[in-house]
Amino acid sequence: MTSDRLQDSGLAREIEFLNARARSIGSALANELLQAHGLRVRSYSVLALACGGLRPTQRQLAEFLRLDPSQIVALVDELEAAGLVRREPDPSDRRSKVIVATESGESTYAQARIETARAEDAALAALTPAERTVLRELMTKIAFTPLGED
Amino acid sequence: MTSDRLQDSGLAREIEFLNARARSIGSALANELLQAHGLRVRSYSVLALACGGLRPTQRQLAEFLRLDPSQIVALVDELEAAGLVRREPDPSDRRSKVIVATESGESTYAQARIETARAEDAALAALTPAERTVLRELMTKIAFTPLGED
DNA sequence: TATTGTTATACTCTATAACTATA
DNA sequence: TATAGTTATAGAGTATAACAATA
Repeated sequence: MTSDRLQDSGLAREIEFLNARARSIGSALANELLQAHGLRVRSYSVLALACGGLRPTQRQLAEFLRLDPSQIVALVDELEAAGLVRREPDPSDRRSKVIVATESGESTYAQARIETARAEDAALAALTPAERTVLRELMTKIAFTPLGED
Repeated sequence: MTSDRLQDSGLAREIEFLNARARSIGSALANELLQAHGLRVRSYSVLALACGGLRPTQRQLAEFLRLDPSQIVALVDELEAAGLVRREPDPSDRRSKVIVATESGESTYAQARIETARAEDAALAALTPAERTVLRELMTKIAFTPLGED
């Protein structure tokens, strides 16, 4: 790579930069592999949480995915139009709607999951299995770090 | 957090998701702190590479930051209009332009660097110094993993 | 009063293609 | 023929505010 020498910059030691670059690589690949199933990274994430009986409300999806509630509306609309999820009334709060995967949604998710596993494997090719485990643990900690007002 | 139970989902174990969430937290904070200097994460990154005598071409910036060359044009335009960088002719190739920070740019970068260090410290609050070192090493590996055609 | 989902709007970021000047 | 920078355009992602129904 002709830009290799830029790794001598201070920027190359900033986590924020490394994270942005890793995510650019990872999401480009994941989006490419997911498009065979009519999904992108964000819609896949919503679908994944709608599967397995978790029954999240839209508000919980927004918080967990760090997306604005209005974005969840659009993503659920899209998945619902494709017949992959349903909005169900929340018995405990009539304001809320619970998002549930249809049979087709569960099946699509199962297939798409294979693609994201492939993408992850490619993105982490430079790491040993032990290193991958460590990375996952550290990333989990920072992904769920409360930031003062969070 | 009312969505905590969604950590039981398979999604919560996917690196791509953890990365997206960590980056959302990190870049929101970094953008907030950088705005006092008239910068955002992307313009800061270009400025950082223009500092310290690295003399990157626009093409090298594009490759290193994984941005399209046309995006570099806009970012350099913006930094140039603010008097923070200059385009200089590349003696070895008249097609290329070398991006160099002005004195004002070096000074702005030095101040902005303090903010990104604060943002990083907040984002990594849950990790020990040793864990931060490990994370940086692992992230460096995956951020510079060649992906087949890359 | 506060919260859930919704609509609307604007802005930032990303992706592509085509053009020019140089190599 | 290929590459560096540029322009243009469209689409995806992000951020904010306001509203109706419900708590």
